[in-house]
Amino acid sequence: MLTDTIAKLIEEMLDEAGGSLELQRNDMAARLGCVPSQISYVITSRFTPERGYMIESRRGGGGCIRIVKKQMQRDEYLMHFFYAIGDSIDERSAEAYLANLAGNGLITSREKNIISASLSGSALAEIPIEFRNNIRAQIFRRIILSIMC
Amino acid sequence: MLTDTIAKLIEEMLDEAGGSLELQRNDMAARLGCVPSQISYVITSRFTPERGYMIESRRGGGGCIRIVKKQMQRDEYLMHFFYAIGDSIDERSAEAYLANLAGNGLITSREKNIISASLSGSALAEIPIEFRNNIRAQIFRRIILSIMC
DNA sequence: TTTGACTTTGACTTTCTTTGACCTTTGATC
DNA sequence: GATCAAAGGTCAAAGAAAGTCAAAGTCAAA
Repeated sequence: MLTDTIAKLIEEMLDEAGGSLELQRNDMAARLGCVPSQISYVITSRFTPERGYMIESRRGGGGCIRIVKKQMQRDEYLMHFFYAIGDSIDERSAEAYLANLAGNGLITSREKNIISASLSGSALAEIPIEFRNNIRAQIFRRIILSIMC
Repeated sequence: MLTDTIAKLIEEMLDEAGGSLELQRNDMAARLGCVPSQISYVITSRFTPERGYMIESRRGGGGCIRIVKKQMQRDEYLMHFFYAIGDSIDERSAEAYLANLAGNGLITSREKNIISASLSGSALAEIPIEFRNNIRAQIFRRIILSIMC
């Protein structure tokens, strides 16, 4: 799939460049043989703040897209999650957050699996649908707190 | 029966692939001459977490279904817990089990804290009291399964 | 004979991807 | 400053999967 190819490429470039990177959309699209908006799509769908990336861009001649992989201090980072979770979160967002936490080494992949299990739709299946996201958020926030200590 | 045929096929493929497998639903349905939702049915009815499988999937272009089989020879001990938990458990018993798991080195103390947080009364406070122990059991069992990788 | 658990099917929904037409911003040049 | 070309941005339509759900079928047990 095109999207995956592009995403992988960008990640590699980011790693090589040490976490921060400027690319030209048209340029990249031409090299990969796709339409420029595909690059935009990949960036907005894969390099989101939720996954720990910051995006800036400049139009016009010599314009470019800047991608930065954020790293925060541990507790600051966890606090950020705590607030981001809020009092309701769906399973997909929770997974994205978890991937982020694991990617940044704040939890092990085993811990990720444990947390993922405890927030999964199937674990919470018996909770009426209209409360499920609230409970999930509640549990997730407790877990975040437990990691901070 | 169709379901059995499909299930058997998937198991074979899993074995060949060493326990982890990605398949395309439409593709498989076409090869077997059945409707795609039949594949879904087989997977949800036979490859459940209770039987030691984990399922993930992605829709859209290039989408697929990922099936992972957990080998549980290693830890019959965990199975014991799985059954002991049953479908209802109060916070104190859960804590006792956790202490036991940690004492036997099956989970780290950090993991114990995470799990404890997710099963705590305060995490589950919004769940009506009459369901709380059921949900707690449900979550706990999922977690146990997730550890058995 | 009825019931209930399990299967099979297909219509409809949701999610993700790909593409292209059109819009806005920016820097350079006159 | 006005104009223009060179970026990137936006959005909607079409396409490509997988998910959901309810109706209908099957079959064995009570």
